[in-house]
Amino acid sequence: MRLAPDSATTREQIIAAADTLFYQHGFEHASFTDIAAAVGISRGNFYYHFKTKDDILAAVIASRLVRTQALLAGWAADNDAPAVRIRCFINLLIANREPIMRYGCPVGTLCAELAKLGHLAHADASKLYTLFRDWLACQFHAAGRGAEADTLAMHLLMRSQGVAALAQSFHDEDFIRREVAAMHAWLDVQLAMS
Amino acid sequence: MRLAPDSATTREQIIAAADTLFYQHGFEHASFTDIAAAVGISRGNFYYHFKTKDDILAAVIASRLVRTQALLAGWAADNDAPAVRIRCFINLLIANREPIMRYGCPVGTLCAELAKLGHLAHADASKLYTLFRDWLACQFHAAGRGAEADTLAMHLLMRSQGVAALAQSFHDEDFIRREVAAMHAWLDVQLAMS
DNA sequence: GTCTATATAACGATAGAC
DNA sequence: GTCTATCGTTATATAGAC
Repeated sequence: MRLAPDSATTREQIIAAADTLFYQHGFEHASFTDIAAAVGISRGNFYYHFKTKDDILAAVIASRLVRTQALLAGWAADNDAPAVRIRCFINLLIANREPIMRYGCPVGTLCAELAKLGHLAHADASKLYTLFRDWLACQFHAAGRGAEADTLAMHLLMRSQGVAALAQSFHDEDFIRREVAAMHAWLDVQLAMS
Repeated sequence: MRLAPDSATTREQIIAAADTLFYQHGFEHASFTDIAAAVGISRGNFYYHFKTKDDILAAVIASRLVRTQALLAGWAADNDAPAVRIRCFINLLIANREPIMRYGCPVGTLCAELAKLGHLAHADASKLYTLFRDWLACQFHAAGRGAEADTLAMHLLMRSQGVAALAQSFHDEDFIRREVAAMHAWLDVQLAMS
């Protein structure tokens, strides 16, 4: 397989299109026809790259895991202070407010759907949660809250999920900004305890 | 249509079965075959009671709206103090922890799925959220927090959604109990402000 | 690697006998 | 009001030409 310098491979294009459609319309509702049409290839060609729908799902989750790790590593590389790094996570709700109000949290909605389907890939999708959880706990630990690091990480993750869920149904940007401000204020209190 | 005293009508049985299956497996994944099998009738008979799948969905949402209103009215009838009423809502996460850890919040997961499908019934499903929101705001108002009643109601609703989302993926009952305790502590602070 | 054509199964929905 | 039988569509998945 050759790598074109300025264009993604067909396989990469399929993963990118499937990622978007799984997010916007859900895993089960997004069909091969939709994905093939988005890429601009035929359904037949599709099966040359992925044998089953579960194979595409696995590739999409793997891709998201890599991108999430890069996102978290970037935040850590750009900011030395744990407090600032944690605020990067909180502000993600503001930066992604438009897609969140339309489609919810990419991690939360995928995990919820796969859990209901009883899909085996739910375990892998949950690792997306774990990446954020462990990264946040690591920052709380560095901020001097080692004893409650995981509890604080889960609390922050919980609030981000709750905000995304209600923002999707109520389509309320002011609500997002209000809760983000409350999360920053909560963080102020927690960091003052160390 | 006659009403049997000790048994539900076929229509009511269909709504009950569809309600359960929509919750456990999702609206799209739950098929007519599944619902008919759960009730113990043929698919053909099914269409005598509901012409389309959207009709069943509308009936399920209407049924949930009625039951939710009854639940909230019961909490208000059994407890005079707004603080105690609000704690009934918080404790719902404990009472329903088993299905929540398996299938998530019935309101949140349905709204999220219908929003992704671009389904018109999403507006009706969101009314389930609004019932809790308005009822909670009413209690905060009675507790002397009229100015921020809706903001406090949305905050509590947000936390319940976040807890349900993470509880579903991590299957962690201790996490639920910890966050419920934190919600009660938060309520203590809020009510002390009035 | 990409295409067209097709197999097979499940879905939502209908018609008509009883 | 319930059943069997069936239609039309869409879905995943395969076979084989180019």
